[in-house]
Amino acid sequence: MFAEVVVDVSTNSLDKIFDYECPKNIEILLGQRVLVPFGRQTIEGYVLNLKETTELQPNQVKQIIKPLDDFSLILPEMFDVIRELKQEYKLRIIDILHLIVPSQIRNGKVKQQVVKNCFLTEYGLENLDQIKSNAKNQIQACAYLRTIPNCDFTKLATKFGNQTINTLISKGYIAFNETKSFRAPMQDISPEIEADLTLTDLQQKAVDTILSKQNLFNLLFGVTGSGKTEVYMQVIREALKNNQTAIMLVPEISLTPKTVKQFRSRFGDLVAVLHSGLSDGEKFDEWFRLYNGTAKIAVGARSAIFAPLKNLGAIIIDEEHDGSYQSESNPRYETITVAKARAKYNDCPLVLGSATPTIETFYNAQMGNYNLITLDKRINKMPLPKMDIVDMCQEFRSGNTSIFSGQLLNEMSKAVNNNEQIMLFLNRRGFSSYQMCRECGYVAKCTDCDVSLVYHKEDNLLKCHYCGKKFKPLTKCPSCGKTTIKLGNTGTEKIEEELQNLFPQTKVFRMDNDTTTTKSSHAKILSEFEKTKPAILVGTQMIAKGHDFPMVTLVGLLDADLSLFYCDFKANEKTYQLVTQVAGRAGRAEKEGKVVLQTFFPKHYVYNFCTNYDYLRFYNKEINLRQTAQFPPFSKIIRVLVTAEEDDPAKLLTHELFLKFKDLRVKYPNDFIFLEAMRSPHAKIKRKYRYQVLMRVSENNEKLIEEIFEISNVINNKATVFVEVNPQNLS
DNA sequence: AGCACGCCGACT
DNA sequence: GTCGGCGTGCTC
Repeated sequence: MFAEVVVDVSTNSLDKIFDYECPKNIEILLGQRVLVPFGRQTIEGYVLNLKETTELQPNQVKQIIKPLDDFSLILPEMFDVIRELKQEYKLRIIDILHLIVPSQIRNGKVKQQVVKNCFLTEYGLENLDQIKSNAKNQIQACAYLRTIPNCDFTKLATKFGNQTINTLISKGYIAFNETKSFRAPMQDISPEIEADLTLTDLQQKAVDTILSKQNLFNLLFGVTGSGKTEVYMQVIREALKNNQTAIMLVPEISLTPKTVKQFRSRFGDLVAVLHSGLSDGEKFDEWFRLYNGTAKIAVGARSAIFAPLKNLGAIIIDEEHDGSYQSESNPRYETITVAKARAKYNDCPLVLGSATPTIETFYNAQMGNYNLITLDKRINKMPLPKMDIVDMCQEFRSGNTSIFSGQLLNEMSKAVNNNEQIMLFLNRRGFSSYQMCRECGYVAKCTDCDVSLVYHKEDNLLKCHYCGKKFKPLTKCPSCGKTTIKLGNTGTEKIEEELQNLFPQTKVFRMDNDTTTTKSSHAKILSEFEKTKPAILVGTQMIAKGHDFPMVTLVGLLDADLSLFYCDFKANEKTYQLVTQVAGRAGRAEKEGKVVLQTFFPKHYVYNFCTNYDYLRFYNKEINLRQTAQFPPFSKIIRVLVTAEEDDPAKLLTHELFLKFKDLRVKYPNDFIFLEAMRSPHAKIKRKYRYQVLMRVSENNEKLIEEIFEISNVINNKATVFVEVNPQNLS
């Protein structure tokens, strides 16, 4: 018997399959982790296939040393997933396996526990009366074992004493056999189980459509508060009834104790939660509960799509448009690709839910690739909060240079006086406050990265948000020598300060990357805020998602535009999603909510559509633009990034690659929409110089993409090349 | 990735 | 004469 093995070394040159002979005496399983001799070293590998013969000469084949676990780590359906991810993102097989196999197993952090299962021997049974009458513990232990024939050693030892049991073993009364097992997963007190809610007609229809599987892929398009979650739960309920399992994905940021509790109070211990906050042991326990079938529902963020569940009956991706479903660091992949592969393998429905689907998803629905299910009624029949657009240019002209418009201030005082809660939102770039010279326009930049430094008042330092390097604030301009240094944009920190001055009686909370260094501080701020009235919460993106604060009646978007002029074709889409999401925070209870949206471009169509909650018209406008300009989903964007310690080698290699791509354009004249080489927008990050070639190519020419990857696979000891299809950002 | 082989410069 | 620099090539 021979095994096809991938070795656990993450390099391009080793991304291939090696044949090994299986040892004669031990059975090797498909998908098992094995120890193999490799060159002059011994390393780990994974069995991807088993076969009777090999094409290699006998003297070229080495033998597997031993299996490293006594079970397979790769479920059969994962081989489909591996194929799909390799095809779609050209990932190395070993990198994909690292997604599938929990790191706790790979690093040996969680070991299998040896359980000694004790029982009375025949000798013991016959000679029980031989035990000395003063050895009470020994007698009791034997009596105990007679009633319960098999018992774990540690349990016996705690009951009757370590010594007692060991003596009985050495005397031959008791024997044990060893089995490997995993630590018993933490069994918290089961939550109180709540009954399923009664569905509205619309919800019921949604559930029925999903379960009918007329199309495996479904887009559940529903406004905030339309009861999508209940639809998910009842689809999962149906899967459980058929003795199937389910995966429920939520965005990283909304994977809060509250979400978890919601699922556990419906499905109890059948729910396993997978997220980064768990300890190694806990993470492994949850993984294994899913693996062995004790738990049947995996709730988690992106990585939970790899949950080791067999016989899937439903895969649900909530808030499908959320950026966290696309991994930003290596290996880069999109959750949906994995989800589709698993749904196909199991013939189970995949549900994508959102109030603001990505343009691509909605396009797929329009094209009939996904089933479109619309929930356009809110369960509580409350109107969506009213959004007011404030023209900040107007404010500026009339002499208000503060970040708060007159209208927002007015609404804020009203809310405070009514003892209500307010959320103020400033997105990422607005959070930056940089130091610049009034005289010559010099802006302080990081020496390692080509980005502006951000001023932090708390520790009076300039910090780089890319590499974390810290600098002393400027006192005079290094460029012109003048002392006309001022602070640029207003950040959350400064807003907090101003609010405190404006509303000295009101408690102000701030939430951003600086105040939430630990997981608990995050939750702490939120729970404090929840309890306080009146109160104002200022924050970045992270307050926009997931959290429901019924007492929030006013939401302010201090500078809605900041994501609009991001040099990215998805800017409009992202702005629309963000505004809708933020608005959804207002007025979740009986009181009607209000949203004040401050912008310098009040006439921009994005604001026009989102203040009316008119996704369809926004989509129509946007998809037309995309089609005209040949952007995704009508094309694929490919980015070839070249980085190097020095500027010249990167520049040179980029140019070299660019020329080759130009030749390729001659070969495929109809498939190139765009091709350009340039310095990366962030020309230097972490001491590395960055150049890139950007391409837009027609959507369905696999061969061309193949060739682009081929060309980019150069070995150069001065510079490294990295290719990405449909990158998330171009910085 | 490792690790060895291999071919050139400055040292006990 | 050798010790050691890192370029190149291979790993079932």
